[in-house]
Amino acid sequence: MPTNTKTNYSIGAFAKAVGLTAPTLRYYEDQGLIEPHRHANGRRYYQEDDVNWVKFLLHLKGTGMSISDLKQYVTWRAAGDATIPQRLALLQRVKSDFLVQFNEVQHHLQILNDKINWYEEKEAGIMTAPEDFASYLKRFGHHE
Amino acid sequence: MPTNTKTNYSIGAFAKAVGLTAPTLRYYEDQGLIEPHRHANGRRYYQEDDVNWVKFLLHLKGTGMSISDLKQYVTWRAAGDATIPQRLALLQRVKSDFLVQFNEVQHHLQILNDKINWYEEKEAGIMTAPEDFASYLKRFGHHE
DNA sequence: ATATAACTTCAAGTGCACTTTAAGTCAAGG
DNA sequence: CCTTGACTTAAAGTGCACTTGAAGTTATAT
Repeated sequence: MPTNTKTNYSIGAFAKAVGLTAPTLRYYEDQGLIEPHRHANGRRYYQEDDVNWVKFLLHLKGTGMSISDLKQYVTWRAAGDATIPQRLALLQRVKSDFLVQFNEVQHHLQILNDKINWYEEKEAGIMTAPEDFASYLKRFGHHE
Repeated sequence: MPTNTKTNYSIGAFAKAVGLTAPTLRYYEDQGLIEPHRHANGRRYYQEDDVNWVKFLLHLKGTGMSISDLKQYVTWRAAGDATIPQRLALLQRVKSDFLVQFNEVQHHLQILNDKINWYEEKEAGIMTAPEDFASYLKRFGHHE
């Protein structure tokens, strides 16, 4: 006999479990992203499934999806398997946008790294005839 | 004799050159990030150096630096070489924060990719006995 | 000469994603 | 029993990074 312990999280306990605050959870609920159960007295409760769902939402959010993107996704999800093509297309668009940003951000990091190295060499007195950052970049073929 | 063409950009031309709008440039100036020259009549003008400077600022911004971080950097820069240690420390902190975010975001992408693949397999009817996403993730050792 | 496009300042408005406040209800521990 | 903490709603406030508007001046093209 498996222990049938259905965990019923209060909003506060759930907030800790997913790393959000209770107000944020209420806000997400207002936005239609979560639909917790309610006790007879009106208090929300959440279950294990909801933990997974919110964590998944946070992954999507972390790839750049806005609340309204997420809401659209949730709406389609609630409509059933017929909307899988739409959901797939949405996620593919998100991925494509993400990859553009990802490349840009890697370039930004390269420049930041170059600048840090430039300062470190300057500090260490490695630069004999102090070279300006622009020509330092060019030496590595790093542009702009 | 080299053609001594000092380019004097108006704010509009400069905006195009750096990919910002004129109001944004005025905003950055208010924040102390740029200090354009002025014609006798009060109109701003920018030069080639300013293009490089703004592009560099945008790289730093793109690594997650806020306007106020940038302002601090600019203030130290204006104070001369004595502040190189502070600037270096700031950029190292920025890099460190960036790398944390970068790892997180890569994990988010992995989950997004997995979800897309899961939908694609479901769509294509590759999933014989439809597998839920949670166990699909586990098959790849991708957690949460 | 005159229209219109680009510039000037300063203040107010926008969008996003929360966060905080106010006023009240409810549950659990001593 | 009663205090304390957690919960409820609805509305207002916050922070960031711009963006827009208003009112006026100046430069350029016809």
